[in-house]
Amino acid sequence: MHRKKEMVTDKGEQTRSRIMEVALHMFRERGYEETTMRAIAEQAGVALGNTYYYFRSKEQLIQAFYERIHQETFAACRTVLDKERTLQARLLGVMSSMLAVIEPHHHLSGLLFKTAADPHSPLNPFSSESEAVREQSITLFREVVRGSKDRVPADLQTELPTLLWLYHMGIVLFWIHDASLRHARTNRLVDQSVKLVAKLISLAGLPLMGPLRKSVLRLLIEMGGDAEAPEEPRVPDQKDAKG
Amino acid sequence: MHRKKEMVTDKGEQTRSRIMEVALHMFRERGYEETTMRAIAEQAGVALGNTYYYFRSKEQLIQAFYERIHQETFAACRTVLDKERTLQARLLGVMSSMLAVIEPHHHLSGLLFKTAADPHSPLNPFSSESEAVREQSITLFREVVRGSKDRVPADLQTELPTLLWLYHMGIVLFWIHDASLRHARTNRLVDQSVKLVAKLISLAGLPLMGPLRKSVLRLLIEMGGDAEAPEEPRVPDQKDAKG
DNA sequence: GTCTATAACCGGATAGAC
DNA sequence: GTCTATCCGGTTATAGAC
Repeated sequence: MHRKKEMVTDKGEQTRSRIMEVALHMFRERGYEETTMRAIAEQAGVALGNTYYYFRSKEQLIQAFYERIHQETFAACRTVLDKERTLQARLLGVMSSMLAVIEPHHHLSGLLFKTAADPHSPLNPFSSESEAVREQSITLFREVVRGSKDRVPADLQTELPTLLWLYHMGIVLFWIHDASLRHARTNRLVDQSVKLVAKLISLAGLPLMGPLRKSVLRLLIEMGGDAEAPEEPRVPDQKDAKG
Repeated sequence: MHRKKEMVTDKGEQTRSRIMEVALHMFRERGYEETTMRAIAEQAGVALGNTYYYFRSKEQLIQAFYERIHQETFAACRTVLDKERTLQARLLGVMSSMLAVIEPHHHLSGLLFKTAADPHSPLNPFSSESEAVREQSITLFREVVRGSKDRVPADLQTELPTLLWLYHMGIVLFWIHDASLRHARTNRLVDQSVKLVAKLISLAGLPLMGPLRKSVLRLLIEMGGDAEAPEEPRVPDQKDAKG
């Protein structure tokens, strides 16, 4: 097996990771806008054009950061999920772990979020490009539910992970805008809202709640089902004709 | 009273609005990124630098667009609120009106949202800069509640407008990512979720729901209270020393 | 084919003359 | 209040070295 496609590696891979490290470091130190591609290149000891050989754009360097964060979060959650057995504790653990991981990156996360908010960005959490990552995250919440000894109505059980994922997105949104010292507000919010969520879930099992629960779930399923199937016919692209 | 501060006007004001009209028009026709400041200037018959005399940045031209949309929405809602008397109908009317107003501006709205997501943007709906607009919006929802003949628990009544405002933000978020034909999905979502919200509100009055409702409200109040008070001491700015 | 370097280009933003 | 001339930084084109 003489690798062909993968001949990239070695020196190339080293250069690549060097650029990324430098970029991440400089982003943290001086902020994103203040860090120029030229500075990154210089600091990494390569020519400007070269950084573009490895990273299609400055934005993509953030994406690399995002993936790193994502992995770290998973690792941190692992510990919690191996230990806790109640839904509330598991959820709290996952949320706290995540917040702990992103804590040192508040500024950069704001940026990330901004890019992610663009419907056309590959980082957008609802886009098809990020489906893999999204699935992974939802699976994490699936495990939160599955591994707990709490009782959850069967129909809710299927959709609950998605709901928790949405909940977690809301918390991140709050965190990004949280200017309080060490994001104390967010931590309080998590502590209290997790309790609330747990309470809500247990209430959902009451017989009285059946119809309401069913409406919510029906709506969720209908909307979530193929949210990304572009029913809108693609308009022929003007630009293609020009090139 | 010989106006001094306001001597801006006349020719200036004309130029200003000409630039804005041209910009909005071009944004709609060719998209934001594809419209250059140079093109706007040319089309408006002024020099590039001059557009910057009136608008501090390209982004600020979007802000102008935002304000226009905002006003249109209010006007559209007025009609509905004068007519409908049930909470559900009023809420549905407001949501539908808003969607109708923004419907032709899907592309631009995505952009707007992206900028708005930036915690540092003045457009950010949670920022102090946009407090006025936010208050205005919440007041709209306050009127939705107040003008209805439905019964709402007193404690909930105070916070409900804020909750509805958050709900409406969620809908907008969904709409921005909705690629379905004429955003049919979003319309369905609104139809159904409005019913759900109405049901939820009436359920909130049940005696059983008292404690739960109280927890939710307590949390909401605590978090909403002074969300923007920056408890974090401002770090001395390195850049200042350099200049 | 993998990688590096140099010189542009392009468009947002600013300075400063008039 | 309007212009011209520049800056600045992300991005691309291109030429060639390994």
